[in-house]
Amino acid sequence: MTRIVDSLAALAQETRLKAYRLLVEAGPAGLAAGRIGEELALPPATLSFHLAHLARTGLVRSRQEGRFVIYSADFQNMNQLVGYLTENCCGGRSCAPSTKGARNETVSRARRSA
Amino acid sequence: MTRIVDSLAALAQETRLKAYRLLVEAGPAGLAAGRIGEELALPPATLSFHLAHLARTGLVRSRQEGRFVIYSADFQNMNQLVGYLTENCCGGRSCAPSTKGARNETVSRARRSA
DNA sequence: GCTACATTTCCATCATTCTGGAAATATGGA
DNA sequence: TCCATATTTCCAGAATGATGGAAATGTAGC
Repeated sequence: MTRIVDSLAALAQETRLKAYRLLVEAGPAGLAAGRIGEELALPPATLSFHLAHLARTGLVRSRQEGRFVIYSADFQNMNQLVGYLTENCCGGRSCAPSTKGARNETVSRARRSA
Repeated sequence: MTRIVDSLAALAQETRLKAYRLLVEAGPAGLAAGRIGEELALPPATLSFHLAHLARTGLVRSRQEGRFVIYSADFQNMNQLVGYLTENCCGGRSCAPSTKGARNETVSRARRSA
C-alpha cells in the first residue's frame, strides 16, 4: 500500500505528471533527461529532482546511453497502479457495494442508540 | 489537468486512501464521519481535514442525515480519474508507443550533433 | 589530459501539507 | 430551554515537498 501511495504522490504533481506523459508518448525508446527539461522548461536541478522522484517509485526507468540518461515509462508498474485503483477503489463498472465483512452499518456500533 | 492532479493528491495519502477505501466498501449508503474516525482511529479535527480534502476534489460526497454527516464515494469521478490514467498514462494494454506529433527524437534537436 | 556537454548532488529557502487540541457550530431528544 | 452527541472551524507547531543556483560527477571526443 505504501507503494501505491508513493506512486500516486509521484503523479500528483503537475510537473511530474507532464514529464510522465511525455515519456508515455515517447514509448520504450524514452527521452533524454535534457529533452524533457527542454519541453517543460525546467532548470536542471528541478528536473533531476522530479525525474528521480518518478524513478524511485518505479513508474519510470533510466538507462545511460552515451552522455545521455534516457528515461522511459515503465508500463508494467503503471498497469499495477491502475489495476489497484480499479479493483480497490472502484474505477471499473463492477462498483457493486461490496458485501464482504460485517461492516454493514452506516453509523457507529457504539452510538447507534443516539 | 488540475482536476486530475488534485484527485491524485487526494488519494496519495495513506489516511485518505484508507478512508476512501472504506467508503468504496460501504457503497452508496456511505458511512458517518464518526464511523470512519473510529475505524481509522483519528482525532476529529484530523478526520474532518481529510474528509474535506476528499470532498473538495469530488471523489467523495457528503450529506447530512440527522445528527450525522454521511460520506460516500463518488464512483463517477473515480471512473473519470481511472479513465484519464488509462488513456493518457497508459494503464490499458493499448500502450503502443504513440506516433502523434513530431516528437520522435530521443535527445534534443539542438544538441543532436553532440 | 583537456574541453565541452549532460546530469546529478549539495544546500538553502520557500511553500504546502499534516496533525491535533480547544472552541465553535449543528442537530435531536427530554 | 437545556443537555448530549456529531462534526467542523480555528489555530499553531511540526513535517514534508518544491525550487533552483552553484559545484561536483560522469562521459565523449580531441
